[in-house]
Amino acid sequence: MPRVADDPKWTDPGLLVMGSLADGPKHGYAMVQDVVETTGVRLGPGTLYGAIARLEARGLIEALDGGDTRRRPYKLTMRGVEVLEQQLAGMQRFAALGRRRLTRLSPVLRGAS
Amino acid sequence: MPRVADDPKWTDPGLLVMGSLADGPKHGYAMVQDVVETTGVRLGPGTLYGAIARLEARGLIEALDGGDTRRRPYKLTMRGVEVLEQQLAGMQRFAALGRRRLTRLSPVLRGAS
DNA sequence: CTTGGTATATCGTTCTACGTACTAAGCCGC
DNA sequence: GCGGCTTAGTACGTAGAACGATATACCAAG
Repeated sequence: MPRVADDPKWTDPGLLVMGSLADGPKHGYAMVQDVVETTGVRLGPGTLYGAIARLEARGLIEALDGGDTRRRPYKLTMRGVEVLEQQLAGMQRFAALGRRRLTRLSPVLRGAS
Repeated sequence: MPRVADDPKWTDPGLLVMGSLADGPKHGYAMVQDVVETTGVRLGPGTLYGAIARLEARGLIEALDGGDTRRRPYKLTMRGVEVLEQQLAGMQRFAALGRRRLTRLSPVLRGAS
């Protein structure tokens, strides 16, 4: 487990999980599948359930008792929806601004080493 | 410094720094100002210079010798520009999808606790 | 010559991300 | 029922990152 320094990433596991739950309640495994389909990011079990536990502790998601013993479905709480909305809005503004800046920067790319 | 568990954030310091440099070369302090103006996020010195060191080590940004002893300006490298572009694109897709999902979810918000 | 803004840097604590390894239930064919 | 597959979640260890506190130095105003 080299835990090698990676390129900076926007893919906070908590946000990925919440983004997946924004589509409707899901259990852990289904989230992994959804996230990989929509973003290409594959969450390992440690990452996934760690994020789930933290989100639940923070009251952003909550467990649903599906009657099923194996599957533990979760859904967003009201607070979770609010927080997710805010984060996504901030993300979108930043990404849009950054991309505008990059296009303006490209001509000047005489000499980005 | 309680390092309290926070709501999940999209604000990776590395991306914020790179986003700031997408506007043109800047030294550390100027980045903090730019980031706070554009995103409202205030990077502390530890966070900032830690991120800068990592980005430089990864070859995503590089130092410019401005002749000035006090100010140490940085700019994006070619790789940095590429990486930033990719990240911003992914961010934007995810944010847009998430927000679409949330609007579809809202009617169903009978019963988000 | 002291106050305060600018500018950079380091340290230490605590959390978190994430991989590996493991357990166990449900489902299939035989 | 027994192997083997997929599905689902747990347990755990570690590298490293975020961040506040702290230190230092330069410069300008008063």
